[in-house]
Amino acid sequence: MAPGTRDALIEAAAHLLDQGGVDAVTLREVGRRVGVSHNAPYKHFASKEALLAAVAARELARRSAVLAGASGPPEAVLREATHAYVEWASRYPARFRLVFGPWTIESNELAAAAETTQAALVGLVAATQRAGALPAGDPVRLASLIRSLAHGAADLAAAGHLAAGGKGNASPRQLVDDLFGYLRGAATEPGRPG
Amino acid sequence: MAPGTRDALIEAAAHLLDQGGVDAVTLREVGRRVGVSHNAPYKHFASKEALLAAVAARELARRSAVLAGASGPPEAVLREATHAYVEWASRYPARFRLVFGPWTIESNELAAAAETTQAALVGLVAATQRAGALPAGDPVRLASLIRSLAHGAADLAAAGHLAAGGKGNASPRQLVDDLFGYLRGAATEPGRPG
DNA sequence: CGAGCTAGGTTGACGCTGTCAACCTACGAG
DNA sequence: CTCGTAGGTTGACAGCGTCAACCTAGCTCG
Repeated sequence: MAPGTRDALIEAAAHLLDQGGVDAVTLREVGRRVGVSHNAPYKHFASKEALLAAVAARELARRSAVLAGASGPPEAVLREATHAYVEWASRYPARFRLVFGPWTIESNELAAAAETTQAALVGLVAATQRAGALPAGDPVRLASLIRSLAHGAADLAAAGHLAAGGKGNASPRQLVDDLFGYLRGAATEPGRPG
Repeated sequence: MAPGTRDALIEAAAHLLDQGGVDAVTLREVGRRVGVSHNAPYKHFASKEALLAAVAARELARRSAVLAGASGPPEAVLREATHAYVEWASRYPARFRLVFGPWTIESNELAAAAETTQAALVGLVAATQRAGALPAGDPVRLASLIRSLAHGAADLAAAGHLAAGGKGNASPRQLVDDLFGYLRGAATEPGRPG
């Protein structure tokens, strides 16, 4: 397919986002980068927020595709996916923050991508439970637990609140592995929480 | 102490933040609310971001004070503090997001408040470990694990990515309790991760 | 073939914003 | 008495998101 102005706008916005954070994304600058006038973006997006939502949806869809393309034993795939999640957040913190940002419009595209990702994760958790590598219980709840930990560790690291240096080393990757360790331990135990 | 313009500015900024998110916080509007000119804030803060940093620091300091004022068995205090964390995020999502926002300036005030909170949490975790209610290991790392889960669950919930309704119920509070359940199970076990 | 609709682009304008510069005034210290 | 300073003012500037009006190529349809 031809490049298309719309895709070029999204691409330019993503680039600006990576370079200078969400505040650096300006409709006028995006237009300049693409080589169109300061109002051309309005022919493709209803507002600045709609352009940002398109960027977020593209990002989420890509990550969802990566997750869907993985194969192998579910426990390994799950762990890999979680590691990939925190690495993605570390490499592109602005995109990560954008995806979970405070949206005031509702983007069907974005919501659909989010649901797809969530469903894939829940399926993976359920398969891992069947393989005996995770404790029993509601897979949605367990998936939420894992995702919350990965998300929180990634976000705190991005905010500089995770003191990753020195003796008390606690990188997001290590925290993810710690959680999986505790969960694997609980999987071979009779007792389980609430 | 007299109200003071500076405190009034911080208060007005916090109010705007709660009402309309960080984008609603405008130096000019803050000035209007306080009844001063649009440039008066610059006599107290070097920039808009500095005012926001002051709001964030005040918020963090308050939360840290609450944590420091608690008393009782360490396990209960720790659990209460974690619950309070997610409830705070739920009640004041904009303040929560602000505190962990993408700062481009460094605020000593903010950094100090963050360190105080972190230190208090680590101490609480260590005491709970000594009480046998948490598995052994580096308390900094374990504190980071707990905090990451609480933070991630709160942030995902604020972003609407936690599908809290229906059967697959997974509120931040429940996820926190789930994690403590798994950790308590691991505390009475020989095997530990990492 | 010609008429007209539409997608996609343009320029120009509006009000609002953060920030800078200059000026003013009360007041405590020397 | 003088004067520096803290805290306030007005005015200006460029950049922003957005709206309105206009233009043009290309397609559809009578």
